[in-house]
Formats: sequence, structure tokens, C-alpha cells
Amino acid sequence: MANTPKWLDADEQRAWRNYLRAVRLLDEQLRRGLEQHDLSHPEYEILVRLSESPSRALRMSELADGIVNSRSRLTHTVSRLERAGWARRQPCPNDGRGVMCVLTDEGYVVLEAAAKTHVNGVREHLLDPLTREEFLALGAQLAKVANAIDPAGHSAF
Amino acid sequence: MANTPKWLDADEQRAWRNYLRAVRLLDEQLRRGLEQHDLSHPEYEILVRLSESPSRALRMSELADGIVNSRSRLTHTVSRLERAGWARRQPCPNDGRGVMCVLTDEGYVVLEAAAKTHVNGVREHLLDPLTREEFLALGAQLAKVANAIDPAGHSAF
DNA sequence: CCATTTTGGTTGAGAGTTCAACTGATAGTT
DNA sequence: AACTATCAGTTGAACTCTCAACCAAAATGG
Repeated sequence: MANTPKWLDADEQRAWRNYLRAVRLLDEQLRRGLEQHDLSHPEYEILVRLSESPSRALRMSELADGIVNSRSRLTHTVSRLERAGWARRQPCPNDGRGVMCVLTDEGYVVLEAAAKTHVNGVREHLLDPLTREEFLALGAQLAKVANAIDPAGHSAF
Repeated sequence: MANTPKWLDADEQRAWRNYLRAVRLLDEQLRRGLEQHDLSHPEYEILVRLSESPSRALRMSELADGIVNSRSRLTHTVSRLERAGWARRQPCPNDGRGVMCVLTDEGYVVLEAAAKTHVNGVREHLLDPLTREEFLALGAQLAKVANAIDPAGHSAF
């Protein structure tokens, strides 16, 4: 589990700090974009997942697995979406324990608008400063990182 | 400000999702590491900055600038550190408005222990899955991203 | 100088997150 | 069938973060 507790060298240190800095700044930018549509990032992601499902509906557990997201957080977040009218809950036909989360039409409208803003933000702040090769390399490197932490997770790479 | 609202292509999409996934998983891992020392990530970073200062003390504003961190969040976080006994506040000699934040000896001890865990976590989950070249490239790419968002920020690259 | 603006920092309310405990339904076992 | 274990999801309390409003000390400037 533990390595020898060796500190990072100067180059590694710099890279690590750049990582922290970039991630936070980017997160902040995207948060502000979504805020204009009254959505938080977790809310947005749930709507995206739902919209990608053919039936515009997913089980709570599927939602929780897809996103890095604890069960209870998902419950709270879906409750907020339900209160706002963007999603609603339905009992699951097959499994009496299960709950289906369904995207409403209003939710779809909001999502479409928010997605425009969001994608522009990702482009502007993450894609544009990098060449395509750099960006794809970034994705490939981070795929390795994600898989090292959570090999079971259905990663895309 | 806004580009043409063009969606991401399949490769970009995948890279972006890997980014999200990796960042969250890593964050979660590091959070759990620090948790063992009763520290949150923001708290840890403040202690690190303080410990790097020759006098083990910094003004609140310096702390807030160094980290991507709102003023009020810093106030709350330092209050927690003070309550725990890891840091304390002092009036600023030169500037009557200012407040110095000082790392206590207890705080230093905690930081040393937490840093070991934390660095091991960064190594294990971020450095080890990548070659050195890949990791440094990652840092360089993210430096560009950070600078594009916040050119004024003292980035390391 | 006195009034205004700006800066440094705090406060409190509201929203979001985490954890642990809980309810109900399904699966497995004898 | 009855008993237990496990799974799906919810709840509530404690804590963190954000925002906007606020206070006090400096700088500005007529």
C-alpha cells in the first residue's frame, strides 16, 4: 500500500501544483457557467446521463455508478431536481426496491440550454488552450489514472 | 466570448469524461488520506503554505491569493484550524486591518504526519500509473489551462 | 482635515456534501 | 416456510462552501 515516503522532486512538485491549480480554476469557471441555468455540476451530470438514455430514464443505482457519486448524495440531488421539476421519480417495475429517475420535458429544455453554455466553457478553457494532440494525450493519461484507482469503473479508453 | 456552440467529437468527449472521472476519483482518494489526520484538503493546503513561509506565518490575504480560495472560505477554514489548535491569529503589526495567521507547533506536527500520507497518495494514484514523461507533460498541459483562465496567477511553469 | 472610496477581513444565512443509521424488498439457506 | 444477509434507496445531523452584507482601518483627494 505505502511506498517509501519520498517527497516529490522539483519538477514533480511543479506539475502537481499546476494540476491542483488548473483543476480548481476550471471547476470554478464551469460552475459559474452552469449557475446561470440554476444548475450545479452534479445536477447537470445527472440530467446529461438521463438524456442519453433511450427512455430518458435510469435507475438510481445506475446513475450513482456512472458518476463518482455516493448513493445518499444522489438521493439529495435528485430530490432537488424533482423539486425544480426537471426530473421525477417512478417505482421500478421489475424490482420493488428500485426507483427510476425520469427526465421531464422541462428538464430537457433546461439541459439543452445549459449544455450549450457548458460545452462552450469546456472548449474555451480546456480545449482551446491546448492543441488537439495535447488534449487527447491529457485524456489518455487521466484514463490511466482513473483506471488505477477504480479498475472496475467503466472507463472510456 | 462564446464560440460557435459546437459539440465535442467522440474523441474529445472521451477525453473530457476521463478528465472528470480521474479528477474526482483522485480527489476522493486524497480526501480519505487527509481525513485520517483530521484534515480537509483546504486545511491541509493552508498548513502547507504556512509551513513554507520562513516565519511560519502569512497574512490572510496572502493565503487567499496563493490558493484558489475565496476570502470568506479562508476565514471559516482558519477558524476551524484555530479551534483545533493547529494555527492561531495575530494582529498585523504594519496594517491595522490585517491579520496574520501563524502555524502552531502542534500544527506543524500534524502537518508532517499528514504530508507523508498525502504525498504517498499522490505518488500512488497519480505518479505511479504514469511514466515520468507523461506526468510532467500532464503538468505542462494543465499549466497552459490554468494560465489561460487566470494569467495573473503566479503559475509555476 | 473631513468625506469618499478602497481594501482586509468577518459574519450569517442558505445550499450542498458526508456519514451513519434506518426502512423495505430481494436472495439464499436450512 | 422462516431466518438471515444483502441490496436499493432514504433520512437527518453535522459540517463545509458560497454569497451578500457588513465593519473597521487605510488610502485618496478636494
